[in-house]
Amino acid sequence: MTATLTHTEENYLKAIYKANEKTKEAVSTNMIAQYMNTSPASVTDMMKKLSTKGLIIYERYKGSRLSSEGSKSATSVIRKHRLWETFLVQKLGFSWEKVHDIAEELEHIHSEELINRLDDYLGFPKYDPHGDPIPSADGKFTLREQIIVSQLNIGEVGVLVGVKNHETSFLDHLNKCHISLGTSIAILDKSSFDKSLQVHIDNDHQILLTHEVSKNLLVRKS
Amino acid sequence: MTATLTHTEENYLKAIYKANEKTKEAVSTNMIAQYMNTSPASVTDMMKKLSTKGLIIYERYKGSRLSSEGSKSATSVIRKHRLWETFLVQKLGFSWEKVHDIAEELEHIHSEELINRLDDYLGFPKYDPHGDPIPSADGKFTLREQIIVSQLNIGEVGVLVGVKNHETSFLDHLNKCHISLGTSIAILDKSSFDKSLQVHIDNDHQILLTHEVSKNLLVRKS
DNA sequence: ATATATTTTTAGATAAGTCTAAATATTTAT
DNA sequence: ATAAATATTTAGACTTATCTAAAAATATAT
Repeated sequence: MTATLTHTEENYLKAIYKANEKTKEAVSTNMIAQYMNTSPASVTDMMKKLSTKGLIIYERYKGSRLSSEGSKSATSVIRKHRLWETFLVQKLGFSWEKVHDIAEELEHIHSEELINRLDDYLGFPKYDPHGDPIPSADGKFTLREQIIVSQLNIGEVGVLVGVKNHETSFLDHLNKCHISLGTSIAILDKSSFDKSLQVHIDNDHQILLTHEVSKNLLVRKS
Repeated sequence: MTATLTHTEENYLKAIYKANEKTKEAVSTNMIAQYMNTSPASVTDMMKKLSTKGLIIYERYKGSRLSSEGSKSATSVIRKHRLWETFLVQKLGFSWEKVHDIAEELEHIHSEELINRLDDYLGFPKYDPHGDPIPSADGKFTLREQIIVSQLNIGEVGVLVGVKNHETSFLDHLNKCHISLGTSIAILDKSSFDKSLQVHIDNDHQILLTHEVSKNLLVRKS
């Protein structure tokens, strides 16, 4: 058991894992196709294969969900991705908007000893450079109290603990606004018209956050 | 140009590079098949492909050699392999006999920025944990005076600077003999019958090195 | 120099992952 | 409840990298 999977198989499992995080239900073929940026027909082919291997539970026209073994594999890939991202930022000095694509490759290096030694080397971090929780060697996530910044009321203050979008363009935008993990965000005003937020950043400067931006910002109330 | 190559293409280029290091001539299809542990027929197919891409010069029945672009790619893969091995040993505490297979995977991660930052992080090492020279970012190797230990005369002393075999079983054997990079080896006697060497290790203990072992030990005369 | 052995290439198949177009199932709307 | 819209699967084809078996070229030995 725990046979070696191809990069593609691992990517499909990861996609199902992430899609299921949102919907909490069996994931549709179309949704997986979107995540994988491929055609629904290709997804169907792969679902049959992963199903035969016992990694997912798949029913024609009903969607797919991870088996416990598939879930273990997906979690392992996510662990590798997040530990490598942490390494790239903390040790090699990359900035957070440049590490995603490199980690997409590194997450498929198979050695468990490697990733466990890396974990140790980094001091067993609980969160990666985007604030996502890093599963431990036994697959456990460390969760925390967090809300989307727009859920704060006027007058309340939050500290940025994570971002829901990892695209370079989004993170570059945050860099321009001097927003990074640990930044404090105080709500000055909320527009009910366009859902934008007028905020005070680090008690230093005022800016407007569009809904497109704010919906991707996770904060801890402070 | 400098299009992204598949793992397999990179491995073929590396095989041709290494085979050519020995023969200095065009490399035969059979020899590449041995290096790649595959069939000559598969090699022929790949030679046509690499030739079309301008990475090798291939003539039917005459063998293959790297073009300057192919040589650049091969050197880049070797650089990655050796830097990752250095990282695994120096930073993650792996011992030298366990790093080869992991580095075989890591060498195919494509980011040049990654490998250059890693190089910097490691302090621009000139040699890897097996004593092989690490090409710099511009492809230059740092060579050094070295001979095979059996070329020393009785009474002479050498310091181990490299090994020509990276197999776990060979390196494990050296570990048992307490031989590692930097170990001093003094020649006490040489058998002309089986080419074995009686040696003194680190002025500490005497052992017999079979030809099978000694032909893989590179030393600097001291 | 000619037969034999060796090396290399060609021919035809297979498996993984992908595609488009067509067929089928399910959902939604009236 | 039936038609229309949407989602999913099937069918058939393509690419990459591999294989075995057979054919062709080259090298070797007497």
